[in-house]
Amino acid sequence: MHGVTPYHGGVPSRRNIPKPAVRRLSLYLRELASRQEAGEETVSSKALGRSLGLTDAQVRKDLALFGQFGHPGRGYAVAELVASLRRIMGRDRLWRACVVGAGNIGRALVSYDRFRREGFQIAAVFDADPALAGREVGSGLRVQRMSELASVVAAEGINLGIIAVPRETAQQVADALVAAGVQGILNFAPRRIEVREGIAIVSVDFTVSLELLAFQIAFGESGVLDPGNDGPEDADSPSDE
Amino acid sequence: MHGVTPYHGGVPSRRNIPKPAVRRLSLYLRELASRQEAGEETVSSKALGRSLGLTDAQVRKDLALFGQFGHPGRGYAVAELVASLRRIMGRDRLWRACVVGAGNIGRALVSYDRFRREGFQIAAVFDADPALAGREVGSGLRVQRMSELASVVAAEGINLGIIAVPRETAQQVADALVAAGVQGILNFAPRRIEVREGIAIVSVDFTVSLELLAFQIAFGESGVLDPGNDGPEDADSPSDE
DNA sequence: CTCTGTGAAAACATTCACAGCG
DNA sequence: CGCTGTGAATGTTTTCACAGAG
Repeated sequence: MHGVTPYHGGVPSRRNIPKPAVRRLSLYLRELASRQEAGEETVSSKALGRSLGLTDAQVRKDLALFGQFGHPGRGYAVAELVASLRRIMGRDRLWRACVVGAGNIGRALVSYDRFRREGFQIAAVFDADPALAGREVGSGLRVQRMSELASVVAAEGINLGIIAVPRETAQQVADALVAAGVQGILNFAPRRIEVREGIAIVSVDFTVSLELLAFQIAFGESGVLDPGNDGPEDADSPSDE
Repeated sequence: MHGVTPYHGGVPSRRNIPKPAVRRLSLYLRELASRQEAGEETVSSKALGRSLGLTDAQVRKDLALFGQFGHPGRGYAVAELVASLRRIMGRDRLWRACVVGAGNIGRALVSYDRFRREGFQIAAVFDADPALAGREVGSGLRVQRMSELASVVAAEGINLGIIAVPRETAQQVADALVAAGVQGILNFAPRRIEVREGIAIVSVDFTVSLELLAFQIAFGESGVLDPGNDGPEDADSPSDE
C-alpha cells in the first residue's frame, strides 16, 4: 500500500520508455476512465489486458515502467491509476492546438469533438487560401490567414500544431509552426517532416494504413498467412520522431 | 542481371514479413513513384533511405524480403521496382471501399482525393441516421441506409470497409461489414475491433497519436529526453491485426 | 570503386515464471 | 489464494560489416 503518494518516491528513473508502451498507456487510460465511470474501483492486469487484447504481463510491465501502482492480491485502484496516468501522459495540463489547413481533413479535425473532450482544445485554424479567411468552421472558429500564425500562436498560448495541408507545403508549415513556438506537431500530410531537436512530432498517414491493409489481403492470398501476429489486435502505427 | 523477370524466380518464400517493414514498403513506393515521375532511372538504397530518414541497410533488408531487385554497383531500377512493389502490395488490382459513418471524419475520407488517386475507390457511404440518407457527400456519392449495406457491397464489388462511426457502434458495424463480405477493414473508431480469422484490420486512432505527442513533450520536460530514437522520423503507428 | 544481399551481432520488446505481499 | 513486480528467457527488428557482382 502506498495510497497517497502519486508517483511513488522512486520512479524507475526516466529514459528509455519504449514507444509501443506509450501507445498502450493511452489505451489503458481510455479503458480505465471508462471503468471508473462505470463505478469499478479496482481492476487486475488480467482484466485490463483482456479488454484491450493484451497479456496481463504486458500490462504490468508497461505500468511498472513508471512506478508501483498495483496492490498485490487486489489489483490496481482505478481512480488512483487514472490520476497517475493522466499526469504521466501530460493529460493533467491544458493543451491548446491549432490546425493548419482548412480542407476536408482540417475541417474534420476542428469538428472532432473527442479532441476537446479529451482535453486537447483547438484554438485556431489557418489556411493559405485567402478566399477561406473568415469562413466559419467547427463551432465558432474562423479560418485565419497564415500571416497571423505566429501572433495567434503566441496570443492564444497554443503549444501544439496539427498539419492538414497537402504534402507539398507540409514542411514549410512545420517550420512556421516551430518558429511560432509550438512544442509538438501532429502531421497528417503524407510525407516525412523534419523538425529540430526538442520538438516532438507524430505522423498519421492514411495512405500507409490503407496500403498496409491491402498488403495483408493481397499477400495473405498469394502466400502463406503470417501466423505470428495472432493474439492481440495491434493498431496501425503512425510515425513519431 | 535479371531484367525482365518481375518477382525473380526464387522469392524468399513467403511468411513472416515484419509489419514495420510493410509500412516502410508503402513509403518506398511513394518515394519511388515520385522519383519515377521526375525521370530518375535508378536509385541506391542510400539515396532512398536518405529521403525517408532510414538507413541504407534497412532499405536493402526490407526489399530483400521479397526478392532480388537490386543491381550491384548500380542500385535499383526505379520503374522496375515500382512495378514489383505495386504487385507485392496489391496495388495492381482494383480496390473498392465503402465508408460507414457520414460524420466529420467519414465525409472527409469520402472527399479525400488521394485515396482515389492511389487506387482506392470509395464506392459507397452509409450512415445509421435516416435523416442523412440521400444527402450528397463528396463528388456525387449519396449517403445510403445501413439496411442496404449488404446488397450494395455485393453489387458494387466492394472489398474494403472504412469505419468512421462513434466507438459505441464500431464493433457492430465491423460485424456487418464482415457479414457483407469485405476482406479488410480500416478502423477510425477509438476502440479495438475484433474480426474473425482471415479478415484484415488496421486501426487509426487520432487520440492515441495526440496523447503520444503530449507524452513526449510532458515526459521530455519532466525527465530526461529519450535519446534512443534520434535518427529517422518514425510514423505514428496505428494498429493492425 | 560503387552498391547489393546477407549472415552475425546488437538492440529492442514481449512473454514466462516465480518470489513475495496482502 | 489472487495478483503484482521483475529477473530471465525468448522472440523480433535493426544495425553492422563484409563478400561478391558489375
